[in-house]
Amino acid sequence: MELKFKKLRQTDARRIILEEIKDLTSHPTADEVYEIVRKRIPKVSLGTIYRNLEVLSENGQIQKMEVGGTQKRFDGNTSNHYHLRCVACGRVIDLTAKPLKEIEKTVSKLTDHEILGHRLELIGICLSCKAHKH
Amino acid sequence: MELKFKKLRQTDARRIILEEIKDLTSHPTADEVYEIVRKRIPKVSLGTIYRNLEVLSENGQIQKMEVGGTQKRFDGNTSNHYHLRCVACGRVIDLTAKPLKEIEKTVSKLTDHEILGHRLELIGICLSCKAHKH
DNA sequence: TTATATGCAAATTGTTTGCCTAGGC
DNA sequence: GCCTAGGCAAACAATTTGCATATAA
Repeated sequence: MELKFKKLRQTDARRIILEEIKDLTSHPTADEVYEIVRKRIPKVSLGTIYRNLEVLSENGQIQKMEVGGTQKRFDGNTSNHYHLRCVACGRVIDLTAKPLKEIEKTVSKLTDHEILGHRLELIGICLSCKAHKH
Repeated sequence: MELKFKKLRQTDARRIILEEIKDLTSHPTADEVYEIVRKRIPKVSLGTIYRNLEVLSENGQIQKMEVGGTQKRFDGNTSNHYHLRCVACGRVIDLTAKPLKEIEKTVSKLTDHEILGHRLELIGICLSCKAHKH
């Protein structure tokens, strides 16, 4: 949507926030990122976390997830993929399936709205919760 | 998920909140519902709106939408359907397409997670924004 | 050297809760 | 009459912002 990318300064906080999110397969909330980054920069502030999450996602280096719940989540995996939300443990797990472009074409043809993308979230019970029989 | 439905008392506030949401094709936030209901019950409180939106969606009479953004949205249409989120005007528009059950079956087969449902949101530019050339 | 980034705290925003009274059944 | 529901205000939680200082370029 946004074609102009701001030239960002390379700061410790910014670099470490990005590194940590890229390392994670979970989809951390801002305060989870805060706790993790705090181990490396003890006096980092929560405001810095929020500002950088915003800026990094504007620049396409991470993805801001459009999910329900009270907190926003961030995803270091910027490639297109789908999510499974587990109703038992609440985790959000990446699904490697390729996005289905045909969905967009079909809807576009049927409705005449201009379709730019889509978001698919599966709801269910993840493997490990199935195993532990909650 | 929840099999037990509470027996709800029929009160003015509850009845009017439900009526108004059912009448709307938009997907109002709690404070939009508040403003609308206030026209008919001037001294209704925001707390009552929130409590009823919660209770009504638990009872399946409305749907709490799991969307991004800072505010929750509610939908009077409880049948399964998809949404188009317009990037130009921000509105969320119902799409009448039937949910694609095959997606769930396929993912379930491929990953072994237990799939209970899915949520599909299309992102694009709605007809009227296309027409008005923002 | 200068504009961007940070720390810190206060402000905002959206939502929930406690408590006491009103009213449906 | 009992127990759920409502009004109101205070509490909470997540996020944003203002401002003075620090720092990357």
